[in-house]
Amino acid sequence: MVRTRFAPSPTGFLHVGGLRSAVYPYALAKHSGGQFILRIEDTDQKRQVKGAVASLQQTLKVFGLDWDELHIQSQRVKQGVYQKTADLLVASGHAYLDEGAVRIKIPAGEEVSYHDFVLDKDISWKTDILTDMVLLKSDGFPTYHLAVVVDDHAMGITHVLRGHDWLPSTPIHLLLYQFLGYDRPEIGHLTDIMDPASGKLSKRKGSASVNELLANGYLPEAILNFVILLGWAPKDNRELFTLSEFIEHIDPAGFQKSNPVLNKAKLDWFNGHYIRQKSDTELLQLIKPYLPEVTLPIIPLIKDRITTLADATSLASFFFIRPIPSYPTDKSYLVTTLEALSTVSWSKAAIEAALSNLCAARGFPRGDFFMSLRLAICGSKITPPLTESMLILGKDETLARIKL
RNA sequence: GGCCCCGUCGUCUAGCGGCCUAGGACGUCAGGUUCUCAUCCUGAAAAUCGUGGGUUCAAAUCCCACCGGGGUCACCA
Repeated sequence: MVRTRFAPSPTGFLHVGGLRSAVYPYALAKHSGGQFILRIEDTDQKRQVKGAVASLQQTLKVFGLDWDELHIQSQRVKQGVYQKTADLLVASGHAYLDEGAVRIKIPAGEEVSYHDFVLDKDISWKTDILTDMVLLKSDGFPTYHLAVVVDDHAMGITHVLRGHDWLPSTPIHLLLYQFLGYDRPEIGHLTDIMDPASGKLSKRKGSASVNELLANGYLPEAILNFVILLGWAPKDNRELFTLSEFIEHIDPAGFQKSNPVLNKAKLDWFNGHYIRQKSDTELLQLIKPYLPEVTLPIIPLIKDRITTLADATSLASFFFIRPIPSYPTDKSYLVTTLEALSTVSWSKAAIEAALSNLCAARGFPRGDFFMSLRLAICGSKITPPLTESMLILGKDETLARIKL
């Protein structure tokens, strides 16, 4: 039975890298019908951020990453699990009390190694390069090193999937498994996501905040698909994955070994794609937070034209702004248009026929003609299709806008 | 600096010794559809596979060195 975990420290909000650190183990566990555990690593009392745990849980749920078990390390501290293990280590001579803290006693002249299932490689260290790290702090809380080993063992974790930044401290954990006589889980380290601008890790970058992306009108399925492909790839180069499709297709052989750069343009493409997958009624509800007045007939007009939900605001606001900002337009077209339209019954076919006939009769260049009409009615050079927009606005409002 | 990881089009990647004159996707450019913009369709440019040595009849694929990038060296995770 595969059991994996996502073990964030509640020091901030979920970022793109964190989301990926959650989806991969989630999919790995669910691929074989196993369990996914959420473990809150809140052992540093100084770095607690209020509301971070609730935010994290809420965000995971948005993406459908439901956990089978929830464990909070600070609560386990009260149960004395870490203290007990530290005592055991001291008693067996593998750790010692140092000014109120407990440090691991690193053996000299040994070598530790493991096989990384992401890198697909044996990695080893000489113990001489290691130092006697603190395992239990003087405040009674464990450091990460003690806590992971104790908890992964206690919770029956079979596959540890974590960030690359943990690789250098793996030998400490290896030693602990050995001292405690625990079975070792499979261990794999994920690549770090790089920022295209700074070249540095995307961690703690505002632009990589998942909540911010969500607020800016990115769909969960788009963000998820984007993140899935940022460090993992299938053999057949398939691009589109829903969470359940990813669960079905995930294969550790597809994990990447080199650090990917976060490519926002690809995220935009995914988002546009998933927006177009939505039904008009679904999209209506999704757009409402950004444009409360929006109505169902408007949706098909903007669906192909937005890359984020927020784009609906700039594209469709003209429907509701009265009067619209005046734009310099060619009045000569508008006067005759007003006449031609005033007698027309308000249907798509009739409007189009009237406008076409007008252009033909007067010899108006169609491009110029429609653009000046567009400017008068929508107040922008970039708009949804004109005729459909006129239908939605209604005859009175349309003629009023042309008259101005 | 020590230790560790990594290195294929601008970006994400396929590739596991011959099928590679290196494939796909995003982006870019060109054309088509069209009242704008987009969507959609078609096509193009784009990696001497970081560099230099080997091994082999044959290397992007194996080995070595170098260079480059990243991570980590806390009573933070």
